[in-house]
Amino acid sequence: MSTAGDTPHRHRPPRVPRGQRRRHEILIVAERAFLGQGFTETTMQSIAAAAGASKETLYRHFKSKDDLLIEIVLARTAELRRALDGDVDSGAGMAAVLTHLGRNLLTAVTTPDTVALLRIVIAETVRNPDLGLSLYTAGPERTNRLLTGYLAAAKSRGEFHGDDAALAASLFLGSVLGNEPLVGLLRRPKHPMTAKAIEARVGEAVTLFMTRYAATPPGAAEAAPSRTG
Amino acid sequence: MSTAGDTPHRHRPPRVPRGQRRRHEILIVAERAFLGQGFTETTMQSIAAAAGASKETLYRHFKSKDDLLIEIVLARTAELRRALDGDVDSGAGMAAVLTHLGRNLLTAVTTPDTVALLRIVIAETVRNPDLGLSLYTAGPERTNRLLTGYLAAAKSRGEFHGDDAALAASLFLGSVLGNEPLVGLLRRPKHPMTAKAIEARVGEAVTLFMTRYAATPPGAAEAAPSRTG
DNA sequence: TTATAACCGTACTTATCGGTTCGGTTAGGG
DNA sequence: CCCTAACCGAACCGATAAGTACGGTTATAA
Repeated sequence: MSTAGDTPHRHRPPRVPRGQRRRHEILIVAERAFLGQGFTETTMQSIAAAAGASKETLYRHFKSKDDLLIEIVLARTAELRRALDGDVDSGAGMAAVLTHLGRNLLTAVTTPDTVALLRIVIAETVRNPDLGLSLYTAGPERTNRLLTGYLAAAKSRGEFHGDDAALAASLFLGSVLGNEPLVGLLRRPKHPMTAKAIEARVGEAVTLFMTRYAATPPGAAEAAPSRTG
Repeated sequence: MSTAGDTPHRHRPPRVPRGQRRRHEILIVAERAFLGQGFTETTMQSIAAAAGASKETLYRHFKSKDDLLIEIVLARTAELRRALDGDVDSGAGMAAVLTHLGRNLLTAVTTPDTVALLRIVIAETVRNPDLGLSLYTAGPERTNRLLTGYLAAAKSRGEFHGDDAALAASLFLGSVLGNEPLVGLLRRPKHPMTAKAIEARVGEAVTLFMTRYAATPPGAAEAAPSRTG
């Protein structure tokens, strides 16, 4: 009889490779499962099945289910960090930089995968505060810091007029995103924003920002700051 | 002799009332538990204990744990709806209305209870999409609609200059809130924003908005809309 | 006073799932 | 060719918690 190649018990899924590669494959499968159905809703058993593996193999590579999640989140945050860094140092004018940054940000925030990951992290932050913290510092906080730094530099170049670069940055980022993050978090799949809608929103947010904070065109009065409460 | 008030078996917690009142008490206790420790982390047993009740009583009043949560969320959203309605029709000037609305909103969003509820709903939205939807329509969407309506009216009064009231409203609300919602969701307790910080942020957001969208002071050029991409 | 319904405490049922163990199998390096 | 480590499948363990059942108790209304 055939020693290998046949179906020892039933039909066997195509043989999978060994070694360290297995680990990465599991990571991929698990991420897809978590993002697609949620963390709690995904069992280790189902991950094993989807990866054509056994639970023992899962636990050989990862200490626990939480550990598996942590690695996925960390990988994504690292990726996020990398993506954000490139956005600000393009040497273009302020409006262009803001537009570019805003577009990327809004696109990212309306991507289903991003939203799904965010939802999971928010939910698991109760049990594991580090998760939320790492995603926060790699995402929103980092973005704020980046833009704040850019604005401070722009100020010294005379491109930006404003007392508080950090506040201005936060205002801009908020105006770009609006409650789009919450939309994804609170409503099921839904069509993500169209590219056109994104463009419109970012454009208006940039205009809003520039109207107040860019160098005032010669001849116009300085932006009126006081509104008597 | 005292017919009641003694301790039949051991010491008994102060006798609790009967009837429909019990239901409301359970609701209160459960809400505190859910908000304080999270939904999954709270057992029906612990709610019963905290309410001085038995599980049977819980299940007499509520079909299931999910049912209990739903009622709590619905009660809160109703409350939210009520609170928001009063904010816009004060008849004051646009800057004042925006300031008032912004302050209330930012305060609400940085309140621990609000954040805790939001976190729960986001987490449970996977299993129960209606929860998220109801909170979304009662909260962010409603706020947007309200402000949009106000701006449209303001436009007809000549107080607001802008093509897209809905977009302007969303931009303002976004700039007021920034990523403050995410801060609460992703980082543990943390001190909520101080009243002073809230005031500063709202003030600047209002100024930003007014600079672009309010009637331009006589003599100044019309706000420059075009930035050649 | 008595019937009834809400109630308490406790124990039980049932189900899920993370994590472990084990016996047999397969791949790949020496 | 064979030894070893990674692997599979399946059974198992332990914990947790939702929901139910039950027997005894107390308030309240008739």
